[in-house]
Amino acid sequence: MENGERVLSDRKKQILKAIVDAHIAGGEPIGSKVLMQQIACSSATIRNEMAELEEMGYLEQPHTSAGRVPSELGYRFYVDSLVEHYAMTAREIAQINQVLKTKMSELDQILATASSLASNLTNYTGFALKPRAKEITVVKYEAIYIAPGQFVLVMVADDGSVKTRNVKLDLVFDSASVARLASTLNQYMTGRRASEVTLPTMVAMEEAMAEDSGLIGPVIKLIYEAISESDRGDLKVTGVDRLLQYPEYSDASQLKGVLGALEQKNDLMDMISNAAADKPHGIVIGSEASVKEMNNSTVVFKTIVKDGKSVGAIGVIGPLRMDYAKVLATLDGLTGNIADLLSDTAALPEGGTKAPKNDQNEEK
Amino acid sequence: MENGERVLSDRKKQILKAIVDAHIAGGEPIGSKVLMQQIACSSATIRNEMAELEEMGYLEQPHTSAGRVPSELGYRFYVDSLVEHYAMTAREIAQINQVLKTKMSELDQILATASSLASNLTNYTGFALKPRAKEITVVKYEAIYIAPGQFVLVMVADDGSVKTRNVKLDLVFDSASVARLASTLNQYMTGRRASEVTLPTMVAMEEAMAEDSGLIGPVIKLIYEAISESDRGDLKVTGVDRLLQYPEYSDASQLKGVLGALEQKNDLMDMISNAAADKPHGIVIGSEASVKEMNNSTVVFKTIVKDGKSVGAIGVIGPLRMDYAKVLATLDGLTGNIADLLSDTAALPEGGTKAPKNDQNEEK
DNA sequence: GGTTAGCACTCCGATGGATGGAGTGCCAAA
DNA sequence: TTTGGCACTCCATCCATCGGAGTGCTAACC
Repeated sequence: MENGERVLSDRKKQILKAIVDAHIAGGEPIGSKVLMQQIACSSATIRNEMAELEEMGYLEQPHTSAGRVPSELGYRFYVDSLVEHYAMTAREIAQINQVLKTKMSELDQILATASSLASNLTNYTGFALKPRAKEITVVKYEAIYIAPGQFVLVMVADDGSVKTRNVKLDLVFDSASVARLASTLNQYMTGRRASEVTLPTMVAMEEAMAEDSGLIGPVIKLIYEAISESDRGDLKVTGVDRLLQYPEYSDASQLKGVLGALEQKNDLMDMISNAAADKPHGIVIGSEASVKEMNNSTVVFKTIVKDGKSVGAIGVIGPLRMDYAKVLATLDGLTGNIADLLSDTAALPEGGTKAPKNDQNEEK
Repeated sequence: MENGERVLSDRKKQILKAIVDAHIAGGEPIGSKVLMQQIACSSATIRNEMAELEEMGYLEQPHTSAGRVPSELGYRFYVDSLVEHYAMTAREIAQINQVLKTKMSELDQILATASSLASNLTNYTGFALKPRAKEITVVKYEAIYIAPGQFVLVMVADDGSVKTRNVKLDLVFDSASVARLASTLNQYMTGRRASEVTLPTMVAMEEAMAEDSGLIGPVIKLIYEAISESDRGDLKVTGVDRLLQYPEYSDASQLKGVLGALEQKNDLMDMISNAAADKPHGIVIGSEASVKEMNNSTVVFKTIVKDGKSVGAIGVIGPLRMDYAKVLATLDGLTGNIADLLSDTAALPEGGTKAPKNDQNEEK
């Protein structure tokens, strides 16, 4: 072969693609004979080409006298250059629309549903991830009087999320005290980070509350907890049982590794946060993963972008021989739908009034 | 044998217990020889007893010339009559305290942690369940003005839980309109079930809102959604990978069944809701389960009671030969600790003020 | 009567060839 | 450069063997 080391001849590409496709479909090593149907030349020629592809690192042989299997490099080349666009069937599109469009208001819920859909449609294990949120800043406080000694504290954050705390105190106060508390908090605390609340501020607030100054201490503590508790992020996994249909995971230790990594959510979350940076899709093949338990699996995911910010990601986990075409198309379809859901364009079929657009209202 | 069919002689109990204990520990069928160390008689005698125990249904033989294995009935008798009290080690108790006592405010979070602890301490798969909540009744509404056309709607339910909705409308209204909305809602809507909100009520509210009557329609719809969305209940599962260490689950179809049942949360939730009724612990052994995928597993759980109401349950799932003694003790320890956490007795190490008791504040 | 020693029997699981087939590598011819 | 042919390799399957663990049963024993 007079090809440079990097460039593959068209026929080599064709053969590689055929091997990957066939192996994705069947899971068995691919011999030269079965390829004859798709490649217009004899098995001997194909064998020669396969030998070269192996030498270049795109193929592997489980043992002599077995067919060829794509290597990680082979899969990588496949997803980068060879994979075809998969058109979702009408049924699949309908399923996404039907399930996802049933008016879901909460991001958590949307993500859980999307994870489940991803798993159902692709037949791999699906996941949805909510990124760790940085410390929030409260822009508005409200206190709702419930009963003597009891009220609900509501905090509205700059990102639109709302946190509430049920407060019971052994102090005597009435609804007027609670209202005063709210206005005091709004006056002194809004827009501040926890570290910016100083002792003088505390004292000023206690003075403003006059005879109810006892409220301030406990409430500040509560606010501090609520703010710093923040959002740990979250990873929902759906359809782990689907892994079992692939012989790759019939080995218990293999499966245990992956399941363990899924439990140990942090590793996966880190991996995805890191990889998500630029590309439209994240595709992590085998040992490209930073987590060694994932070294025999592929993770494909796509971030959900709202207002230019990533608000989550959905993806699937499966064997190296994943149906990349279908998975990519499915994730595209899902994220597109979710983006629509999250954007403010949902129209309400109602008389004269315009549509209420309830944003994601995430709470902790 | 002149024993009645029902009553087991002391020696039979002793043998049955020894077999169950040994089988729980080792997983292999138990022969008559190994029992000689614990039972003061010859292997032949033990064989005779074992044959009778088998005839009575307490033991099974995988095949002739194998040792005996407890049947489901055997396990049932064991947990009902033979299991010994297991005393948790200081380390285990310390771990519960340390992990659980770190000031967790939210029920969801407590349950997730408890599930994880249950799994870690017992080495089986742990789960935590939050029961489905019936339709809630809103006792108080509040609307927080954010910006023109935007406000946060807060609903406080009779059970103390709080729901919030971020509302954006293409209507023009100011903070005064929002305040009026809140008071109108409080006047007409509090304490009503969704079905009790009639057309006359709607009309009255629109009249009360005067020029902002356009707000009512969308907001009512939102409230209706929030109420009926209610709480679907939730099941968190932790440590599925631990199942893989038991040879019972090395069979893929077996494992797949259980994993599938865990995904399909409803079945398990029903099973637990049904069983939870009276007993302090729920123990569902093998085919006692209503879900056939669980027919080769045991589910042990215990409900968490607060103020006389069940607010959740935690438990573990594992093979029939589960270490019942340890599991029961662990669940007791966990539920006890959680009950403490939930009760209002946490003292705050603070100057003059009394402790703020933040209840569970569950949101959806 | 219950208990025990002994013994023949059963059955599983591991071991260890044979066997056949799929697939390759290589060579020589086209 | 491609192709047909052929020897070779290696795995997967099957089958037979074999040892051991454990049993059931019987006869002796207390």
